[in-house]
Amino acid sequence: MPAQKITKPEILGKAIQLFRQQGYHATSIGQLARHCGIQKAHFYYYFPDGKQQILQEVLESVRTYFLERVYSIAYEKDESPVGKYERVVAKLEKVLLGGKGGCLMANTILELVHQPDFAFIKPVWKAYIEDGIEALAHLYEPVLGSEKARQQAEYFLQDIEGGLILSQLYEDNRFVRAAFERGAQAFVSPKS
Amino acid sequence: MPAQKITKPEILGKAIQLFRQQGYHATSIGQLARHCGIQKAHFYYYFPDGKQQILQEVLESVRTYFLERVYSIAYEKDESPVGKYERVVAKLEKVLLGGKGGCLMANTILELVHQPDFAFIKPVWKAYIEDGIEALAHLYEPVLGSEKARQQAEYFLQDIEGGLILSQLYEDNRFVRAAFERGAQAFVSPKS
DNA sequence: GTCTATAGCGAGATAGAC
DNA sequence: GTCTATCTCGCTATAGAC
Repeated sequence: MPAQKITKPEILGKAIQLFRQQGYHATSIGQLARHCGIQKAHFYYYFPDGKQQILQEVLESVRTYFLERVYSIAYEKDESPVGKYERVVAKLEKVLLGGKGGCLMANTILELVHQPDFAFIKPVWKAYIEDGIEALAHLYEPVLGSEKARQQAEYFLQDIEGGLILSQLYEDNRFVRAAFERGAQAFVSPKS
Repeated sequence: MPAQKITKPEILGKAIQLFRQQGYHATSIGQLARHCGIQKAHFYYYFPDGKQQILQEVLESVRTYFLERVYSIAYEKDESPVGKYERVVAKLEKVLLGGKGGCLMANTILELVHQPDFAFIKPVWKAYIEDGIEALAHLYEPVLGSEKARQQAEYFLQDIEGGLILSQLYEDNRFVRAAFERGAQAFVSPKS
């Protein structure tokens, strides 16, 4: 009933945009509030524990998004692994290369992973990576067997995250696309 | 003759440590000064243009270090490409996996590349990447030919940078080591 | 639920004595 | 070349009126 000006999911969406482009420390609560059209102080109504709580909820919502909207594709029935791979990759391309900022998870890992104040975020980062590895390994498993499939899945994510660094620096998506291509090759020419 | 308390190279060394672990925005000039044993205000004697100048000089010194101490190995005479590859990789392992913080260049790219105030840093980042690609391509060239060699070199750097993200998150160097291994494989089993 | 006002702190940066 | 003192600003966060 209460006619809220803006909902929490909407706030989280704006926060994702800003954190993804600018990083955590360079994004102030004031700037966040301006983009949401609310007062700075009103942020503490939605997030009583302050800025760190915003980050945590943002990252959790990103993890959930990938799980439900991207990696879930890998577990659908009645389609070949290769077909599902192509659809997962198409979705990844849209999400990671759309807009500026690449992968919020990777960005925040490199920015914050060695700062003790943010150790409580580690489980979220790890869960996000693990979700991706499991989904890709599930696709590779019929072709490579479970052990090789997991290795290939780890390598796939690593390749994409590295590609995002270069693609953002050079403003050229070919590095990430090359990783997608290498991921597809693993279906047709499994190594030894 | 003037007995300086600390030299500029020493300051840059301390700054590399802190920026590498904590990132740019999370590292304050006060903290930097404390680690150097000098007064905060005295930083403006060495770096009149402030914090951004510190970052610029730090990154330039890192680029020079890699060029002179790491990638120069690739151009030495009288050794096989594979032998030189192994020595380059050994050096990379020491530099990138020693201490905390991974690759300062990659960290700062993801933290700052979309912030207009830091656009002037882009040439330094690109030069650093280009140095690495050229050196590796030089090693792969005899085996792969110049076009494939450059592709493989780009992929090598991308793989390592991605591996650094995962290795730092999981505190497990195997992701980076796997990239080194894949880089070596390219000498023995060139793709098609 | 929404706003204003402001506390309290630490940041980057400057001036000037010695 | 080194240091102290200080300015100014923007940040996170809180209190409390409406």
